[in-house]
Amino acid sequence: MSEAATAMPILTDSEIYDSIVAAILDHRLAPGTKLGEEKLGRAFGVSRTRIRQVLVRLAAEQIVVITHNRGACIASPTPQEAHEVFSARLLIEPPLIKAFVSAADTPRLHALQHTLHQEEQALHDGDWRAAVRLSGDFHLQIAEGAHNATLEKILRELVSRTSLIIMAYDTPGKARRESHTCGCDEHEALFEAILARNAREASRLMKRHLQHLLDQISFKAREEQQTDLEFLFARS
Amino acid sequence: MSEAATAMPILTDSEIYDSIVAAILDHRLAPGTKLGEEKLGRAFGVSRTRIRQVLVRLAAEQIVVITHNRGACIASPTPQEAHEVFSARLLIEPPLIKAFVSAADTPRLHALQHTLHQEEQALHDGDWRAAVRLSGDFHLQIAEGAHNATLEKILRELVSRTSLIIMAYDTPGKARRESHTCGCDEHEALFEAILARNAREASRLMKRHLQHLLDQISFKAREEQQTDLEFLFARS
DNA sequence: TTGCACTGGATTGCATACAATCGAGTGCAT
DNA sequence: ATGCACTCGATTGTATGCAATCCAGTGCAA
Repeated sequence: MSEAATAMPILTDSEIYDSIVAAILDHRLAPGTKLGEEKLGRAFGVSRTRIRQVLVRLAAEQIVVITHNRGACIASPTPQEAHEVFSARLLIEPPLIKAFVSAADTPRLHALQHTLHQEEQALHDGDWRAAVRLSGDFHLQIAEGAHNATLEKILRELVSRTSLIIMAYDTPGKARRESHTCGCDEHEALFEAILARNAREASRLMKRHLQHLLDQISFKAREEQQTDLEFLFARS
Repeated sequence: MSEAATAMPILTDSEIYDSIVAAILDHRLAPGTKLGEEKLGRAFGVSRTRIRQVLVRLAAEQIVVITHNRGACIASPTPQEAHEVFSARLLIEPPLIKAFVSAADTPRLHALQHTLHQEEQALHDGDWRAAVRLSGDFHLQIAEGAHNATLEKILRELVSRTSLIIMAYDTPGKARRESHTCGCDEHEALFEAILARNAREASRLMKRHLQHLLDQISFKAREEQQTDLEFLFARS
């Protein structure tokens, strides 16, 4: 809360923006969280004016929702939105990985491999937050290597929103170890296909991977709450 | 300049945003145009504070560029960006029109047909601005009918940027009547395919249409200026 | 004429002040 | 006890003011 109020000389708007997005990618900032302007201002050591601009930008990217006279909250994607985000990713990422396969040079491949290893390591260490973040990085690095800044930016937004979706609808507790956090296997398979310069296979695997991610999300999380309410109604 | 300074009681941020975007879609606001805060504030009858928020949003959508201590200008897409925008549209719009073919109900088809007729009429009347705007509307209506708000928003941004690209790189003067403004024929063909519920054909035609749009853009516009400079250098 | 330092006006960056709005909590009436 | 009107603290919306920055135009020197 009073995270960085001291001894941080100057903080650019983008840095504030990045901090907030990073917190979301880390699953440290959950959907629905209130983002009070003054509170954030204190956290970053700047005034409301600048916070507000960052919030407006985040709202434009549908990462937060600003309600008139009621301020900003982290967006809570509806199941409908979740499906939209995934169908957008299904459209965009397979071609992106194809472009990556064609264009990626050796250092980029090494960087990707490094991320993959870090992800495995994080998972092995049980560092769940790092694993989630690195999993997103894996996808973003592929987008970076495709040399299309426009699509890359679009995917950035979609990945952030995916993070919110997972927070909102992940199957709670239970089989977390063998669920999406360990799409690591699939990331590994993707990397193999990339190394082999097999664009078609990489594209196919990407589709499957995203489909699996979507399948692992249970929209019952909210529905359960609804049924709970129904129970209450029935009893009263 | 002093457009609406009087007698406009209250103007919401979205309305200001919409006005500016509309001006771009109309080709009334060219790439590179300076957007002074106070000047805009006077035009809309509000203070810089609110203008600034709108500009931040437009910047997030890459429609304007904000340079530190130098304010906001309408973005001037580079040829690279232009290619990116078109490859993004080529990715997104064919599936979108397929979804439209599956999902569109009668009123929506009528609305689309109405837009098409208006476009033809505007072209016939020589109302060039209306024709350009309606041409964009045609694409956006298809996106609306595909029931994916996320992709629709993405396409909105891409269409705005396409408008800037055309302004920046359109083959000047000359064969304007038979160029993109009269992609009307192609829009008509698209509409036919939609009416026939022929999703595959519609998708194919959409790809061709976008490809034609891209082909009609001449990136020589800027290059000519450069060669002009080279001539000057050679002579001096 | 060309190059460079400087200055004044204009514009932006940012914080703050004030008005408007919300909603949790209180108290009263039923 | 329940419902309802009201008030007050907290938070947001918006305008304004001031400092920082830029840049066009001027003048001076080479």
